[in-house]
Amino acid sequence: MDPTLPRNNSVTVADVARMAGVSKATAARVLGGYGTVSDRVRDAVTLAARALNYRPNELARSMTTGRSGTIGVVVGDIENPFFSLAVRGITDIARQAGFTVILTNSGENPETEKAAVRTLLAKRVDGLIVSPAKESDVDHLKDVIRTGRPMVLLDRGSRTLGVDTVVADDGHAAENITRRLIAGGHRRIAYLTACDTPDHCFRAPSDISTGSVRRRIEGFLHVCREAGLSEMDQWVRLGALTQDDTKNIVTSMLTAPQAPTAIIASDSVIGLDVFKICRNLGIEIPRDVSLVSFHDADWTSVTSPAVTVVRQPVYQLGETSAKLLVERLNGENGPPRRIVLQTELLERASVSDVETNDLSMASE
Amino acid sequence: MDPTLPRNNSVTVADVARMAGVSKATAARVLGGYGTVSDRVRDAVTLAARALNYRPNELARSMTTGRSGTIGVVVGDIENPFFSLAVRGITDIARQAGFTVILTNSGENPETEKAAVRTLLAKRVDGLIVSPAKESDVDHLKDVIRTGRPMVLLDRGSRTLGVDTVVADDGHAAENITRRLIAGGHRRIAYLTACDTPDHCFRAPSDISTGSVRRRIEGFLHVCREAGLSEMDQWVRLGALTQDDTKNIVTSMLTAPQAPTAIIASDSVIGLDVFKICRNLGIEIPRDVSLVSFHDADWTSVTSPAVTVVRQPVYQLGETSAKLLVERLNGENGPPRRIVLQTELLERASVSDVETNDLSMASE
DNA sequence: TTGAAAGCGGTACCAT
DNA sequence: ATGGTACCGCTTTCAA
Repeated sequence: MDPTLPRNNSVTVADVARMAGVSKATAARVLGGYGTVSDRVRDAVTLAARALNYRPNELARSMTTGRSGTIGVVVGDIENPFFSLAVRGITDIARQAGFTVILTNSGENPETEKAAVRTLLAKRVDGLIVSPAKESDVDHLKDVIRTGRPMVLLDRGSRTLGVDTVVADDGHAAENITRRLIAGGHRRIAYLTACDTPDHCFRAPSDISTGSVRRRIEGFLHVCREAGLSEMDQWVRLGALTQDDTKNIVTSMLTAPQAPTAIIASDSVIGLDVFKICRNLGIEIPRDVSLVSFHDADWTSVTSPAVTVVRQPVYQLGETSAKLLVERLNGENGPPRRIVLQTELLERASVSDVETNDLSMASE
Repeated sequence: MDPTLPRNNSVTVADVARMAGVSKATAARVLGGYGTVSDRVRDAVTLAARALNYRPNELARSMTTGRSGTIGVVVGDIENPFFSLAVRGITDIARQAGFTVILTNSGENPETEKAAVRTLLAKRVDGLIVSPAKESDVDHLKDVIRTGRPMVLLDRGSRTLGVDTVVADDGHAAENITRRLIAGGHRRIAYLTACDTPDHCFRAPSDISTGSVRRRIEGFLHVCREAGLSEMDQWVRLGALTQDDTKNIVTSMLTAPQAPTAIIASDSVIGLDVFKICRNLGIEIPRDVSLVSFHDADWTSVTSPAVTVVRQPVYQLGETSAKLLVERLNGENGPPRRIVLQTELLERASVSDVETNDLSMASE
């Protein structure tokens, strides 16, 4: 930032007041739409304001009222259709309720997220909607609570924080998928996510700090255990952050002697990458490997084969979180609420039953 | 909005000053990072600030400095991958330069856009990036200029406005596509866009108020004329706003006696819809109809057939507009610049040459 | 109904 | 280097 900006020469209440021949207070009353004013004075002021092309300074207003009329939103990645759709839901509701949205991108990076929250707080947003990158790293969110500003957690919860939360039933969704795959004879099922640990290895769900993904992995492993499959932890693959990462992981899995017969992609971006990689590798879906992806991205129905997906009510996720926040902003004072939106398994053509001549699974 | 919000009880410079045993001015100096302070005092103030958990009030700061450190962005539809990618480019650059982004959605509606701009101006954003819904309707943008705040137009220009503009070479792109199609024997080529006129009929490019689309249509018609094709205006179809609209338009075109042999979709959302509709209608791409879409959306390479697209440097479009704006914010003072980013025709498999037994075209 | 004046939480100028 | 103080543009008592 550079110090040179033509000093603010905008017309103020005082200017309007002077022109209308009334006091600043009176002008402010009609301009701000509060208090009581006579019709004659109102007209005079309105006229003067129009003549001067008066524009209220929302900043100054916020200073005295303590409300800025803005909602701060922190998402992981706007480019991801999941978030852009959710953001659409948020902004629609926000606008309806008279709020403006300040959008920031954390890039799924806790440090960036921390900075974003600080900025938002400094700008005195009235409330926040956050999709925390890591549940383990939420001290900055406690700061938010300390300021007394309402906050809603989107897609990723936090047990300890005690704030309104809107999530999808990721656990159930993962369980459904896994049951479906196991029923189809699959035994080597990979779960692929962008989440990561320092050593890129999965040991326990508690390592996974992104709430929604942790719940899915828990569901996945739970059903596996239920079905008597052991050591499925090895099939949880982390760090599919970029297209290259995904390519490396998927290629090494698929070319290994014990290749998975099914892959679950944790979001539609990864799902698409897997799809492309398989095609480039000459691996046919679902003949050679089955694919299920989270998020019913619009393209998933037009590929060949069409992709079996978990349909998440993403727009509603955004809508609901904004609604909860607006309620708080309007004085709602009850205990923290946790809203779980239903998902649905959309079976299309990317999953097939495993061939019975798969000898390595003869025991089944 | 409701009047009840716990009056702002945050700790201020004065509080910190009191605790550190210095004057408000001195405390402000270290907290604001300006002026000169002795190390001892700096430490004392810093300590007090930490102890009190002081958070600067950016609103108050903005009031006096006249700069808010925010950039206002108005796009047509964040849900559209085109815009979400562009916004990503904007926010990346903005953050780097120390600015926060306020994002608003116009829904391609001039009234909403007008309101958004007014709000942004009232919030005293330092500058704006706008993707005007209609070039014909830009009075509210003149207001922006009048305030002296820099503005950059994204993807859609305006001849009359005289502000920095970043667009893709839509005209050339359309010309390339059209030439390619005509060379392939196509004579009935439909151009499908969400833009609309009151009576949903296309008469002249000047009817089209979305700059990027108008330039494309001009390019399309220009090459058609050049090739001796007349009356191609009839093939410009407007109003593909929702999936239903698109379905109606495409279905009626494709089932008419004189069906188009090629369709150009004005964005990837429409392109995807066309793809789906054809499939549902049992119309095979490219055997029965060729398809070219604007915007190299990530899914376009995985469909069968893969879709031939115009690759637009969307992220760079966002980046560049943000860069131009930041330059202005830093005092750059030259004449308005118009940056045109190159596009590229990515030929994949959704276009085929027209069969020579197409009798209606025997003259060719 | 209207006006005067005291803030809101900073910044910045002018002394000291 | 530090302190005193007048703003920024608006809201909001409190009196008149």
